[in-house]
Amino acid sequence: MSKLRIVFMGTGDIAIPSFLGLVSNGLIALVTQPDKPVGRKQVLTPPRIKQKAIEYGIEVIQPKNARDQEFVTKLSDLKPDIVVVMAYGQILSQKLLDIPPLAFINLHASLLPKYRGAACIQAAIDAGDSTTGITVMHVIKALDAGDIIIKKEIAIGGSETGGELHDRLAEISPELLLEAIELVASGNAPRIQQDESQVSYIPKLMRCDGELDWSLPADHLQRRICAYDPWPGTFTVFTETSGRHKGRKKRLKIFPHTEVIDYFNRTSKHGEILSVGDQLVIACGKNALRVDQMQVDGSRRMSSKEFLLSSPFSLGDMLG
RNA sequence: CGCGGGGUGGAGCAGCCAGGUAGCUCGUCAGGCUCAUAACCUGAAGGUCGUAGGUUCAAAUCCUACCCCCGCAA
Repeated sequence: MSKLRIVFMGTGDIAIPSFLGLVSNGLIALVTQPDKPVGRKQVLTPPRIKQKAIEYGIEVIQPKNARDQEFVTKLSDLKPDIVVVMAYGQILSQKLLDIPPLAFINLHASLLPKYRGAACIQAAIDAGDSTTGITVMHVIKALDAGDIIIKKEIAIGGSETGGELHDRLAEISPELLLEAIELVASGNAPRIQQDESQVSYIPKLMRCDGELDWSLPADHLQRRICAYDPWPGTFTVFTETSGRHKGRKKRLKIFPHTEVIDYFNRTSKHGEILSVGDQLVIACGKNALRVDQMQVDGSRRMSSKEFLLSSPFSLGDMLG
């Protein structure tokens, strides 16, 4: 490949393999979000991708706001031929998009135009899709709406979690990115307009989106539990019936490894506990769900066997 | 000083508020029953009750400080 000057903008871990793939292919700088306080202790922590950049001696730029004139000037001083964005986390301005003469491209973890937006990986699993993939496209001001250069499709595993799919998508990205850059550099890059009639938009997930709605069918809840692992995670609430804090609401996190159980009983309500013996089974909108891994507020993650040894639940208690 | 929960045999917990015998379920070990068993019966081992002080005739329990774990928030 010729001597292209490439600037990479990314923050999320999904961008790391792609970033590393460019290290020996013209990469001149990394733009990433400022260090943020993390965890209970609020320790100021840099994005992991920044640590990688430092390892490889790549210049790191961390503008508080990428639309500031200061950063616009900085980026144009770098004279990049191409700018690549992946999981950066800030909206870019037209001034920025106009800087690289060759292209300003973005990698997105879905098969566009399906699932524009932040939670695209979770959305694909949650919807029960059999495939998803990575799309490389041009960046325009409208979110994830630019013309497509190339896509790569992969199958979604039966019980694959959001985290696992995230990692696999991250791994296939570098190859696709290099291919796209080559196409752009040679002037042969396709420009496929997105079919607006197929567009769907997935808003950013919040922690509270992980609260399980037991009126959904069990198979959907099972997919959601997988999709939202490890972020934002799924949970349900219950009322403490014994012990020191009787009557207090507590949160029960639910982890993947669940089983849909055929069940129908017109008298049981959504969220009702159907079994607390060997396993925890909860009535859903359709069928029931057996949960094998859980964690209650203040305690560690447990198997259902451990959890049920001294379960706060009785048959017929309600969750949610 | 962001909010909250927790630390009790190997595991998960109750006991704390109204201080006075270390309790429950599971596991482990031994024996029994059984064609057999992860099942059942009987028995046993195993605990500085997070640490250090304080109050008290007496502290797992009340008070103070500290250590560690976790959920939320960011």
